Amino acid sequence: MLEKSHKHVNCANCSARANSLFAHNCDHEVNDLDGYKSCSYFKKNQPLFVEGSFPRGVFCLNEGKVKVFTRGDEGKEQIIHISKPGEIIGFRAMFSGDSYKVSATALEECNICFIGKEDFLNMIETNASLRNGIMKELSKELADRAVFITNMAQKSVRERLAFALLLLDDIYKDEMINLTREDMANFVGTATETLIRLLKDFKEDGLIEIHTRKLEIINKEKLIHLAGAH
Amino acid sequence: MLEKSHKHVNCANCSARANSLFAHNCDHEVNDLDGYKSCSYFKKNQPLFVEGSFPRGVFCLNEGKVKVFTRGDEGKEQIIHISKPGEIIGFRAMFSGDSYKVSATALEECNICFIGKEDFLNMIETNASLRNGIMKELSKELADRAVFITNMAQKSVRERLAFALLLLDDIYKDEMINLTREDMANFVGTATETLIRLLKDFKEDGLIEIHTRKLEIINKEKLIHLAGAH
DNA sequence: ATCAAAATATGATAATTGTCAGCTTTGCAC
DNA sequence: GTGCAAAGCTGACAATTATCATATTTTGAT
Repeated sequence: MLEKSHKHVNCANCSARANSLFAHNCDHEVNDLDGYKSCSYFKKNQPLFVEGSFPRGVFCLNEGKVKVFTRGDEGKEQIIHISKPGEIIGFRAMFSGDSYKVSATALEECNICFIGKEDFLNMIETNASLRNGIMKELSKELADRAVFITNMAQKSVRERLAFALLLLDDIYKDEMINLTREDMANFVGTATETLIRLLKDFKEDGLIEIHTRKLEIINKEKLIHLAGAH
Repeated sequence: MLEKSHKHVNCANCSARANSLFAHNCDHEVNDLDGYKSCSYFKKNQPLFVEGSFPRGVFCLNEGKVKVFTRGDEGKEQIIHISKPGEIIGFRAMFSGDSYKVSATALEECNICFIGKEDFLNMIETNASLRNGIMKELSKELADRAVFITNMAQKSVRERLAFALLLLDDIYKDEMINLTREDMANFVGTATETLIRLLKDFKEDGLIEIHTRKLEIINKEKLIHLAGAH
């Protein structure tokens, strides 16, 4: 159980910062950052921001997981990305000058820091290495999304599920994958019923173990093979 | 028929520059740009760059159309984007420090300028407004790709084709849409046969007119309706 | 501990779409 | 203009996946 108070997490000792874009800032920059930001606790299913609203700053995930998604014409969610600690969420909208084109919601209890738009843009303007890190990140995500599109267009649901499980394994690291079947279906891009049936198949084939909601990956090699060419 | 010589197109009088990221550069910047770049003629199907190779600079499309695509596990192309005059192609790979994750190929005869990596990165570093334009563009494309992913995951092929035709109508403006059926299928994310059948349906429903390879949009309103919720 | 709501699971069925095979048309080189 | 390869088209069929209906299990609040 996370601390529910809005206790200030110190950037200097923040464990999530190590693998974040702020990893290589020098001491006084980290101190500045610490002054700019505020910390909050988000409960499960609490939105960080919603598609269509206007951004006031960026979110820095300290603990927990966040889903980033759009809604299709019928309102069905399509999960585009799942953020883990260290990630900055919502910085694309900082540059576009436009409203959010995606929504972000806490998948579990989270500690999240917030940096106001002014402060963030000021940092970007003055700190070239941070800026380059951001540009690199934007480029990397663009490439990831090209792969995502290709998978959606060319792979079967079965292959996409295998691929998604590998991604999730990486996101959940030592923990077990822990998502509702609906969220998982909205990540894979299929109907919840189809997802459930395929998970059963995967279990029968010895690829995964199902512990009610939590999934354990048993045979990663086979999953890799299944996710690729058939 | 385009000029096949490598005649230098002057940035100052470049008609494509008006709706490009270089639109708001001042005179001496445009002159500098002009010094940096070289111009080439690309014939139909000639690649600008190929997935996996390392970038040496960016391409600035002066005339013609270029497809940007990845290949799935079976080698099938997935077209991610179609560039029109004024667009800068391949600048994401400038920042990632990594190899190209997509390929780009001329869809028709093109005039394309090339700016070396050093010069381009130098411009970005020193020209804040150009840099902000680039960051805005990166963000916009990221948002576009989220929509693309959602369409792939949630829309039927029929809806996706309607959506694609509207996009293509915008890209081809006053000209007629002019793509091979295979390229169009690889853009929509379907089999060529399925695409051909659907085009026939659309024609019978009075949505489009087919002039062998060229497509004419007859009823845009209906297409918009078809592309959205059913 | 109990109950209701949400999440998960299963079955039956239909629609969409991909695949394969073969045929026709188009466009380009000679 | 002829011929040939590439592109476009059609038909038959199979497989995948969505949808709807309903049952079961889990979860969380009281």
